[in-house]
Amino acid sequence: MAMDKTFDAKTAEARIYEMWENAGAFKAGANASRDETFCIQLPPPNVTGHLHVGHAFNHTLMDILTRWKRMQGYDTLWQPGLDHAGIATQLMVEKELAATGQPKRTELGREKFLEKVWEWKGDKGGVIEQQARRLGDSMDWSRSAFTMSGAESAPEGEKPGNFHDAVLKVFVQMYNDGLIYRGKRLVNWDPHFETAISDLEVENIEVDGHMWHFKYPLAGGETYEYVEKDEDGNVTLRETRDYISIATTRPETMLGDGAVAVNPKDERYAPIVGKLCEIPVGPKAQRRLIPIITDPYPDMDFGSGAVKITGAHDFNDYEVAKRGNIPMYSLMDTKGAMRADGKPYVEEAATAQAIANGEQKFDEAMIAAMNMVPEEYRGLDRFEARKKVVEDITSEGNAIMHDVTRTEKDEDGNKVEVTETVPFVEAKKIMQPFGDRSKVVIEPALTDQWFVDTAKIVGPALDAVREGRTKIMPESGEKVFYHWLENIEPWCISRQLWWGHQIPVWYGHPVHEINWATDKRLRTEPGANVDHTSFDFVAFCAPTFEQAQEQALEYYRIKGIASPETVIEIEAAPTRESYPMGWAPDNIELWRDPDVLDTWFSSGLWPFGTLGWPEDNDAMKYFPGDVLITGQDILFFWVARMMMMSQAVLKEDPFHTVYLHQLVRDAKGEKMSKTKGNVIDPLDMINEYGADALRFSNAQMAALGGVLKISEDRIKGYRNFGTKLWNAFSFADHYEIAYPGDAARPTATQTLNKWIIGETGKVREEVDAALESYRFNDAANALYAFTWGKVCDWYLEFSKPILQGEDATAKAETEQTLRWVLDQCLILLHPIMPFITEELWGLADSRAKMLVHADWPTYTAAELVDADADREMNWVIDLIDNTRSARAQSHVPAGAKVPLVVTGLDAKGQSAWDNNHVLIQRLARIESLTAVDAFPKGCVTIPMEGGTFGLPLADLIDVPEEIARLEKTLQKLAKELGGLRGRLGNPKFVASAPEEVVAEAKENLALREGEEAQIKAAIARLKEIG
RNA sequence: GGGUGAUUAGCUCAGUUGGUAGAGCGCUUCCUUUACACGGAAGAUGUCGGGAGUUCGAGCCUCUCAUCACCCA
Repeated sequence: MAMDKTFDAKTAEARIYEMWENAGAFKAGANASRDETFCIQLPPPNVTGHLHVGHAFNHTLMDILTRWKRMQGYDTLWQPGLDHAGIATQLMVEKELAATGQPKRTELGREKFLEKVWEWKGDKGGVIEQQARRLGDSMDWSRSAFTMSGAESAPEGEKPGNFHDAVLKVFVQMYNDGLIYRGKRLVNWDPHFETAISDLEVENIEVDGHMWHFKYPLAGGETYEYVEKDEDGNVTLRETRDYISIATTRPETMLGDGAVAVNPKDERYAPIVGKLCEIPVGPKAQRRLIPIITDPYPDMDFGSGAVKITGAHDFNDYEVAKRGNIPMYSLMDTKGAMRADGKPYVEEAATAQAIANGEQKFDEAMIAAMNMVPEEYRGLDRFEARKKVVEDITSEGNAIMHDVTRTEKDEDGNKVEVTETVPFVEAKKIMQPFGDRSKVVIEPALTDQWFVDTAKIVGPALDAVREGRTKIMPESGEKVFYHWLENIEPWCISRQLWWGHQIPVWYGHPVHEINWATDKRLRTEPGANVDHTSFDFVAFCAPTFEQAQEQALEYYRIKGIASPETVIEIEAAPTRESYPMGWAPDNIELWRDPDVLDTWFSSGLWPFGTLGWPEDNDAMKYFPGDVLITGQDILFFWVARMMMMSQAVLKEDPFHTVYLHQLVRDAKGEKMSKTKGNVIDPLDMINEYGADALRFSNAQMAALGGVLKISEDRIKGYRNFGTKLWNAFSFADHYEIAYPGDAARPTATQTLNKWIIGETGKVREEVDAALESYRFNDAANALYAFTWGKVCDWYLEFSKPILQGEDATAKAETEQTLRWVLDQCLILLHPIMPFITEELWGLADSRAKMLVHADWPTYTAAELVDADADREMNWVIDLIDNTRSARAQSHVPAGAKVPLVVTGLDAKGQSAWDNNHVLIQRLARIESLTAVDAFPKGCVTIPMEGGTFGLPLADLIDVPEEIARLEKTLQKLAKELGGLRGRLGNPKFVASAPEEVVAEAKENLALREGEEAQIKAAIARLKEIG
């Protein structure tokens, strides 16, 4: 049966994939013939995700390695799975609810909403797993993991799994080890999602902003001499001021100022340090006075050199406020609007003033409860509040003014200059933090959150890289890794979301005093500001309520006298006032922390959570895994955290190699974005050119550390490569070469067969060496050059005369060799191009195994290369190349057969000719060879080692053109000769260069000199007739 | 401001301990010759960003400048 003209990727790929999957070809341990394991953990895509070019790229690399190792007989596992992706998924489901007119999340309530999310996951989640199959990914789908599997909210019938157990176990263990704590800290707050997010989820983007300059009047109308000096100490400005000038980009936060700070070295403000100044906003009667303090933070050269300190709304100010024990007033609610809760401003301001005056003690909780927003601003959005604050300050005359002159036309059309005094507002580029999901401006907010004390667990991860236990590729990644880990900040792991692992902590009222005799009901301290996020409650951390209950009974010291029934779980209250006060032994109420964990906390456990841990599980043999392949953008998000968590929990590194790649860009190197419209969908590429072409293109561009630019032209080129391979089989078909399959390597006697077998040995070594060092591009290029450049261009051409010839022995040997070589191409190409190779493999009469499980060869170049055959075939190729080149440049018609003459042919040359003249004559279109003493007139010269060949073209050649051709060659040669002679003439080179380099140069020189002589002689002859 | 990387053929990029530059695409010419026009044959194009240094020898190592990209403030 004749083969189709080309490989029909569209229908074949689906069929082949199904065949593999049905055969269980990708199952953990499939085809294993040795004990060593090889395991890759897929970076879990979001459950909401779709396959994009970045996935396609790194999946290709992972699949290449997995298929390669599987063929080598390793016990392989490529572990797939999905990430529940807290914010992204919650957002998507909320959008869906809105789009379909269903009740909102908050209307549904937590339980119902989570049902919806699971429902959505069941319907639409995991699309990407189907898409990954299109790429040919050989993951063990039967083991697909999900980071929320086993969660309390999971519905019946949801795939089994215990990731939730792993998460809770780790949380509890780390809590008990003191690695996780709760605290009030300034965190990045996302006003859209109303949750805290980690530093890494914040994108700082430069935007156009403004810098306002305001006067903070000194208390009691005090004045001072304000003096400015230039670099040489000359006075440039001297004036009496009754204010201090403050520059700010965020006027709305002035309401929460706790102090004004100046640099201790700043002489300009030395006279007023320690005095009080007035925040120039809010009701005139309750203007707050705040102290002027010193701190190293203010930069004397920036703005006025004085900085307002708003500890609850700026990260730098927060540090200053902590150092100076300055109160930090929170001004905004969870949506980023000015707070509307708390006491009337008059009362709050009075308390604040008492604090500023040092008359009133304060603590965190007290400050947190105070609302320093005057009534007129309460409830305003933060940006509206900014506008109003600026207007109010300006109208009161506390804005710094300056003169601006502009040109206008008067009534008569004459140009006149108009000078106006206007508020001094600088237009300025400012770095503004945005949520990477919500795209809204992030607000630093003082809230109670859970943190991982990263400083305590970072050590082993750093050591792993420092000591080489974990290798980061490319190496530059290591520097970045050190830099970040050495300066690591606490990791905020609580999120005010619903979709995620709920924090396994229950709170109860603390025992402040016990008086069993008089009061059965013990109360919390009167007036304490408490909420479920406060230290004023006592926390019980346990994986289940039952275990928390045990702890509670212990804590309240009533074990034995009260039964578990008296300790009950209630819902966490929305506000602190809603909690019942105190507790009684017969009614102890516990409520669970409503927050969930950062998604990355669970994905940090991916290397072992997927393998069934903490259950004792056979799959744990795949831990630690081998190599992690992922985008460099999640080095910190994920890679570093997996390393820290694996060490913290299991005291082992999760993998020995981290392969980082860059973002995949379009052909021009630009980021792909929907708005730019330059998004390449890998599925489109697969539909158009087949998965193999896309995969080959991916492998080919995977140079370590390289920029990844995906180009459709390239993919097309590799589709063509697939067709070329296809046609090599079609060639065998055409010559009716038997294809029994799985035949042993023939023992070759024919030079060309010996040669191609040797070349196969070389390429196998190249491919293995490349893959072992993750140089996928080298592996791909070596195979491309071998298959196309060696096998198709030369070997198949060389084989034609034998296949058509009469020598039955030679023919049989060549047929077997050809089949063997083509099979080797299939095996070696399979990890990169699995589909077309499996299809071609199936053309054989019989196969012991599918190609996906074929044995990877181990032969070496040393074993297979026959040096004589190698030399001879290369000589033949050279002669053909040179002859073709001479013909083309002499305009000999491509089809014409011409005679060839030779002079000075030595024994080696003679034998090479004799052995291969049929090939040479066929491929170079030579009629005959005649040995001559001297070339006839008008002969084109082809210099070769072991003899000078010539094409006697007589009148056909254009003498001046031929002379020009030869002189050009001579010029090139002269350049090379110059270099060689220069080097060899330099005594220092001969003395200091390695011997083999010198020997090589000498040999090269002799060769080139011979060529030069031949060409010079040829030019001389031509000149005779010219 | 700090860090990392890049700068090589018209384009996109390789180039592994320093030994005298390659691939794919594109381009030019020729060829529909019995595997393949998703093909074959031939060909052109580079002071390897600028400058300096180390070395017998530098695309590669060192310094410096320029431009660009990304990450972190």
